[in-house]
Amino acid sequence: MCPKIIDKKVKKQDILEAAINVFAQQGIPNTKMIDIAVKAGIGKGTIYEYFRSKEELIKEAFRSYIVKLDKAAVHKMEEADHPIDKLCNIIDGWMGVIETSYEESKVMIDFWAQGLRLNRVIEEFNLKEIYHNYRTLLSGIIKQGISREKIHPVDPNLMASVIIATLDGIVLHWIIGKEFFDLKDAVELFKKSTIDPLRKI
Amino acid sequence: MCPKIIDKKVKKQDILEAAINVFAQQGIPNTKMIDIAVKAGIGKGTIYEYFRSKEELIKEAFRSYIVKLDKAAVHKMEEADHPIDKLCNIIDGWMGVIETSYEESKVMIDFWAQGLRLNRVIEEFNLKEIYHNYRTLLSGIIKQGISREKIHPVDPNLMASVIIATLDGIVLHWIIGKEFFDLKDAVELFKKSTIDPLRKI
Amino acid sequence: MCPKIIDKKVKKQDILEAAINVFAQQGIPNTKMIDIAVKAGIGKGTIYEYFRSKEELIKEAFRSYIVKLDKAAVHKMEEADHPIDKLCNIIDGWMGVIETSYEESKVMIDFWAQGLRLNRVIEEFNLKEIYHNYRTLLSGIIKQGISREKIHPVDPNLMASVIIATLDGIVLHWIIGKEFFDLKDAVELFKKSTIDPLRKI
Amino acid sequence: MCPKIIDKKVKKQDILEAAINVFAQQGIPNTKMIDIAVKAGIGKGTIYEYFRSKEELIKEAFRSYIVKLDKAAVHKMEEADHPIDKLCNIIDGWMGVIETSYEESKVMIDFWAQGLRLNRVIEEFNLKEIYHNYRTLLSGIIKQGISREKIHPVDPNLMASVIIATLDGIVLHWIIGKEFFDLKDAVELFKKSTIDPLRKI
DNA sequence: AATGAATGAGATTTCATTCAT
DNA sequence: GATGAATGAAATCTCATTCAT
Repeated sequence: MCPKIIDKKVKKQDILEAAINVFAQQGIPNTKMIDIAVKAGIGKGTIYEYFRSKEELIKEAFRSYIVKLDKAAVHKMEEADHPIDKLCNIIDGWMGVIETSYEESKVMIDFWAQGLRLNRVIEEFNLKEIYHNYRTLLSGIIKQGISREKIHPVDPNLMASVIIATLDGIVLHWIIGKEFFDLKDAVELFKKSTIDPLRKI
Repeated sequence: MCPKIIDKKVKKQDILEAAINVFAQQGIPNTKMIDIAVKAGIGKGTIYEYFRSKEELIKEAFRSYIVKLDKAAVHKMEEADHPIDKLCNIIDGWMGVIETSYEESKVMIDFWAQGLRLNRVIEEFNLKEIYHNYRTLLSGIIKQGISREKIHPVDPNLMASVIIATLDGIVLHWIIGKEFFDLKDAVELFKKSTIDPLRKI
Repeated sequence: MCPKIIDKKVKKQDILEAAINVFAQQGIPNTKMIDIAVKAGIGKGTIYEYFRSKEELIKEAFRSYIVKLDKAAVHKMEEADHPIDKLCNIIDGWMGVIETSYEESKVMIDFWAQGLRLNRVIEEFNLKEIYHNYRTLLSGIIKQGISREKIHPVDPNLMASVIIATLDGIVLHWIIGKEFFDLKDAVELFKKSTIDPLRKI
Repeated sequence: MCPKIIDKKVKKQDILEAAINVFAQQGIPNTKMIDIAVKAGIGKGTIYEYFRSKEELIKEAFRSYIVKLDKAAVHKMEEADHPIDKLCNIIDGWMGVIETSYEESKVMIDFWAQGLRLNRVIEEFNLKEIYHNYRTLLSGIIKQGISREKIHPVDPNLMASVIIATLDGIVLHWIIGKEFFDLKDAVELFKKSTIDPLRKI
């Protein structure tokens, strides 16, 4: 139909993936536009045909990465019935993505650092919003589980916050030193200690 | 006796504190030497009387911050007897520092991002080492607790890792959005779900 | 075929010539990168597309200048048969370059001063080596002349050293004050007193 | 009588000698005021009690060095009767100073480079003038020798110029690489080829 | 008189961005 | 549409000089 448009989209995605890759490897502030161009196998100027600026590129890279995580999580979630299983599936979805792409996952820390300073100004790169959506997703499941008597009463918002925090904490420390503990073991320990006990029936 | 030496140390610490402050506010990569100088109320050249380079300053700021956290944690730890109480006291020590300095705590995320890229080369700014020391501290307490039958058998290293990860995760998300949950509540929830059940007697 | 490569080479040479020019006029240590850029009619950032650093530029300027002198000398030398004539031709070749570019020749003094401190570390800017090559060239001609009985026996190395030294001395003082003596007259006096008497047949 | 004044003079000379030393070792442009202070064993600020600025210090160091050379030369000159011997004595005087202080002699090259750019503006550091004085000294001796029929007729000014040029050339190349020839041998070769033949009776 | 901590003008260098080809 | 040469704003860092002690 419109091959040009498809081409453009593909190439844009290629650049984004190259960018995420280099961001993860070198850190966002250390990454020069030329590095991304080289990684993507294109000319330096070409990036600007697809992104207005480095900041724009960072924001889109972030979005692209989040979307990827989302897909994995949401996909898994659907398969479960009991809210606890839903939670576990979401967790497994997220962690699955992280586990299969250690190097790439490093970019999360840069996104956190970047996002912290951009919150106020920019909507497209809003850590708060994104994590609040996750929180809402989880607390919704928990809330429903409580009202359906499948989960022991807890503060759904707090529990959701702790789940997200713990997972990101585990990711952070696994990235800092993957040789010190096994990602899956840590997640299982967390699930056993914090998620499973919530189960009522 | 040697007023000059004391003066120099004090001024160096002043600069470090100004730096940490600005780093936390603006992010390390966005922070210019002149910003630190202005914050410290000195000329930009003066910084170089105390630190060889920006990188050196960052590393020392990191160290200085870690030492601060350490002091708070170790101080609290001593007061307890039962290993579970020791763990809780360490946790409370860390979280106490974080809670009383929200703005400053933001710098942690920059340190994580920075540290990730510097690990290989530099020893003074070694996230891996620092966290491994924490891990060893906690797992030592746990191990001892198990052998003294005060703690249920668990993998001490994994448990230590999860504790550290969870705390940092909570800190991370509290920094991203402190309005969404209460730091203390989250920590208490974590202690209740994960630490307390370890207690044997 | 490859117009870009040729362009780059030409532009690099342009920058080098601008640099030598400004170095000669102002002295190397007084020359700022911006001065060279202005002289070359480009932006200061552009220099760094062609040279990694100021030091690199200095070294290449030095080399470029030496090559120029070499060409002139070697060219002339070939034309002679008797070793004394060869020596005289080399001398005339060198002095010809110097004489036709008084202003530019000033750069030699800066190169001497620079080269003195860089010898130890760097090979590309090795005064010792360059002058030793000249010495070898001249002493070779003298040695051959002696063995072929065309030149009276002298220490070839010492004679070569004195020739080079005298020429550079004359250049030095002509640069310091060209109004005090005529370059050619001085060179002729030197040839008559020192070179000519070497001739056997 | 006035110990303070004497003290001041001595200390000033100490600083000058330290400066010449460091200038020779590192090159004038690479020498920081602090280097000189350290070498002289005094505080950085103290230099400014004796010299208005770095430039002033350079100029006085130059003068101090020249005076030293002068003394040695003039002293020797007096001892001779025949103008050729006078010339030789002056030459020996100069070269004697050079030979006994290889490291320090390097500073000459820096003085040449510096002097070249300062000629126009400043009188205290006037290479042209200084060397013209030398030229006048030598050409005066030669002129007198010619009129007294002790020296073959030559252009006194040109001969004086060539003598000075050759000596400085030999010094230059001996400094660049003292291992390649013997200073005295070179000077003797020069005297034999150029000075001695001037002798009439 | 002597000092060295403080300073900021000024130098080098980097790199996101532009734009002619 | 793609490119990379050119650019200059802006950053880091140096160091001669000042001045309070």
